[in-house]
Amino acid sequence: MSEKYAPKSVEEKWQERWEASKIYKVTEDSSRKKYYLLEMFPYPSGRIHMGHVRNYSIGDVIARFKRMKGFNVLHPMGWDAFGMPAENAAIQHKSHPARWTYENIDYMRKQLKKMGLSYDWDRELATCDVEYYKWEQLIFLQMYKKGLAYRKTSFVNWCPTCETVLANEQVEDGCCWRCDNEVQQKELEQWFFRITDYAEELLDYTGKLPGWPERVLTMQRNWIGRSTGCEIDFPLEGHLAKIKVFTTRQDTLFGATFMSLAPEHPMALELTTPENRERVQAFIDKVQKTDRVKRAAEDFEKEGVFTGSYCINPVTNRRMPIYLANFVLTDYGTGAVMAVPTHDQRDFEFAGKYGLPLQVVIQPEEKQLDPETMVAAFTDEGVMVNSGRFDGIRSGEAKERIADYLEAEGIGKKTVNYRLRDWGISRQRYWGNPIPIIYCDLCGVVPVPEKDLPVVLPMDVEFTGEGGSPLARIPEFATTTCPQCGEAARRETDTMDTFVESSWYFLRYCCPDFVAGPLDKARVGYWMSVDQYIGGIEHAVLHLLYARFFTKVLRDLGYVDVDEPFVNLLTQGMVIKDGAKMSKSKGNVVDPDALIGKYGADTARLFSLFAAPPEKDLDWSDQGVEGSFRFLNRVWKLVHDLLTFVRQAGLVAPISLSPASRDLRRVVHKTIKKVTEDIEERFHFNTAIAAVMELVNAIQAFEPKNDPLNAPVLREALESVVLLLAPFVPHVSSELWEILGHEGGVEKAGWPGFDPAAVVDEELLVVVQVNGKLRGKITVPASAAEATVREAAFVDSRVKPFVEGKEVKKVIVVPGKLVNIVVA
RNA sequence: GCGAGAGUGGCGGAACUGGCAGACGCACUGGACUUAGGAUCCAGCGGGCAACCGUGGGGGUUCAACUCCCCCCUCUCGCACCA
Repeated sequence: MSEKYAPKSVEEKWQERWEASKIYKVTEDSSRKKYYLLEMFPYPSGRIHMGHVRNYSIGDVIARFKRMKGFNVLHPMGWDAFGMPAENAAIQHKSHPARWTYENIDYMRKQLKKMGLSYDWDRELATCDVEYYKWEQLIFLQMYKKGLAYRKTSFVNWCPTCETVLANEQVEDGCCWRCDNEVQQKELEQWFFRITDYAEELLDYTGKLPGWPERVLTMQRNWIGRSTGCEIDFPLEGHLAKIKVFTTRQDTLFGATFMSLAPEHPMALELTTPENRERVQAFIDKVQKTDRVKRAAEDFEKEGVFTGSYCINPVTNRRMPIYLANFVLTDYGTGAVMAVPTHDQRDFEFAGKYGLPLQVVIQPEEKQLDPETMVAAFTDEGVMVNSGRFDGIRSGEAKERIADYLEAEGIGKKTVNYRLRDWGISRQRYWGNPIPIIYCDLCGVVPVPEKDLPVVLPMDVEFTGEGGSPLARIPEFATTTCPQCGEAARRETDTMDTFVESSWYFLRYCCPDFVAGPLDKARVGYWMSVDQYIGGIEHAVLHLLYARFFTKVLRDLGYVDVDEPFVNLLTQGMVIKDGAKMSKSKGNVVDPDALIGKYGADTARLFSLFAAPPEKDLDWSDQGVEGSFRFLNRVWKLVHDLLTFVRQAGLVAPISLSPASRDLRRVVHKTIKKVTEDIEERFHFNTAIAAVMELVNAIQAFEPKNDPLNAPVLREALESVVLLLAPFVPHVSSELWEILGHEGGVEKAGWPGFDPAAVVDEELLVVVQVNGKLRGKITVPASAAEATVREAAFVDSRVKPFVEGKEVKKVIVVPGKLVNIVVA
């Protein structure tokens, strides 16, 4: 290899070697400690971006470090390959989603290989591969059997022009993002996963994941949104039926003066009296035309309409008019709210607008509430009034007492309510996993028998962009026969949400070639859980919640033994340039191909690791990249320049070292210690790299370099630099390691350990303060007694003037650190 | 409004259990080498002439505070009419 650092040839050489020898391939080995390191797999959008470079560089450091430490490291990669962009690209380029996807995968795989990432490529999987998604269909059927997959009617965003359901993200200002027509709320029958069955456990375990960032846990807790309260039945006037409400404020029950229902409440029209019918219908239509985003806005005006019916407050017997109100959500609680205008701000505003009565039932201590003069609802704790037998007790306690009372009287019961909704997985899309269900006019919903799996996604489809589910337009797919009765039947033509695939891919990585079922329990048992998961914060709720849910479902189906998929989670920050997240629309993207072409993968990796700690946003700087490149050049040159001096060097014999080489050796071992700790305990790669830079500076400053007596120490120093850098910049490290005369690669060398004896200082720099201000620095032998240090402090020439002639009140000596002299 | 996190040189960032604030890198300045330097090497680099002052602001604890406590300000992210 030439003297000049030529990243391209070095990187190609090592990448070929790694590929040919498959050194990152792993198999289960119960005699070794496993480590499962996973980065979120990418969507094959075309090419990798800097976010990927950063994410995968971070992961690769940990994988390589753990491998050098002797762990059996599972480090897989694959493709989250189903999804809408492929379909849109197909429409645009008159191509096929499969072709587009697989071409992207081929290109991106090459890019990742160029990065020198240490994956076991034999475990690669693509979720659009029938060998993957067929198992997902089986899991779906097993969930269906257990009632965890079910069908129900719900409101969704519907674009009438494109004839398809849109996700909330695809609705912009109430209009379809593609055709710009107004989006409606439409009631549709869709498939759901019963994630709410696991709400309690999902919430409970957020307290048992100490390796997760607090903010992710908080976001999941908010999302699950557990609240405790009561369900209370309000009898209807003149009906036998009752209206059930959910409330967390049963202490305000005596103040409930009217009832608010969601406009979509199933009893809304039934309760409307003939003379109100027109107005009520108009109101419902109006609300349904309003999209969810607008309706949820805080400044959205509270409006309602009287149905003409009344219900009865079960504890006061007050006659309560029943309204429909636009702020009552149909899918939270029971879709009905007992309105207590005195103690709920929304109800207060609503009552004001429609002239509804106010009844105070909680009095604050410091003032007296009067319905006539109230300007806002009182929502804090206070003392109960106008509440019969509960008068005089604190409202907090009354919550309990009233709940007990309601249960005893059979009026209501204590319940727990969740904000979390069941996961709607139906998509009217082609490029996804077909839901394995058949609809028969005679037998109804019939699951595809397991023996008939997989339901293969047909390839001959036309992409017109017309909208509607493409699968529904393929008669050979959509029409079939009922597996039960043999009569003509229809296939489900919706596909699954792509988040389903990413909910279990990490399990399949453990046994990607398993043919007898979705998961090989023994192999999954060996590898799971994922020891370290790394990805962007944008999946804090979605993917990370779904994956947790799926793991628990698969546990209950008997496939896995773990409760949680990911022990430790690292959410890396964004890549920022010129003050904004890198994006095409901002025009501030840095192309990884160009970067690697110019500087090599090692520089790209080094910079993205050095510029910021992983969890923080990374500010891209072209000059910073230059700096990283410069550093690698320095290391390269240093090793080559010193090669002749160290080639013949033997092992270090610590006893016979000169003071200078003993000092260098101390720096070497301190650096090993620091780098190890920074990687292992904190993932602070930036400070680890900084420490190696300091070591390189120390080696450069070391003299004399050509003294044969110093050669062993110098050699140890160089080898340490190379090995410590190996997880960060594997190509150049491998090359230099070979140049230093080692066969078998850095992987075999193992992670260097430090000699505890070598890191002990012989002399210590002790800071001398007078009244807490820095006045001098003294160097003392490490073995010096406290009294000696104290004396040395007093006689220091820079300290003396501040102490002389003054009364010394106190002297604090922190061994090895400082002396603080307190004078009057 | 609720919750989480963050405010340190010109910039990215260090400072682990309170003990030299600014490691390391970038940028910048001066010098060396050079036909040349946008390469490389050497030196300098928070502010102030100085005493001193400096980690968003104000208090406090301590011999000693970026670090601990109280109050406030700003920013980022998430949730938010959730009954």
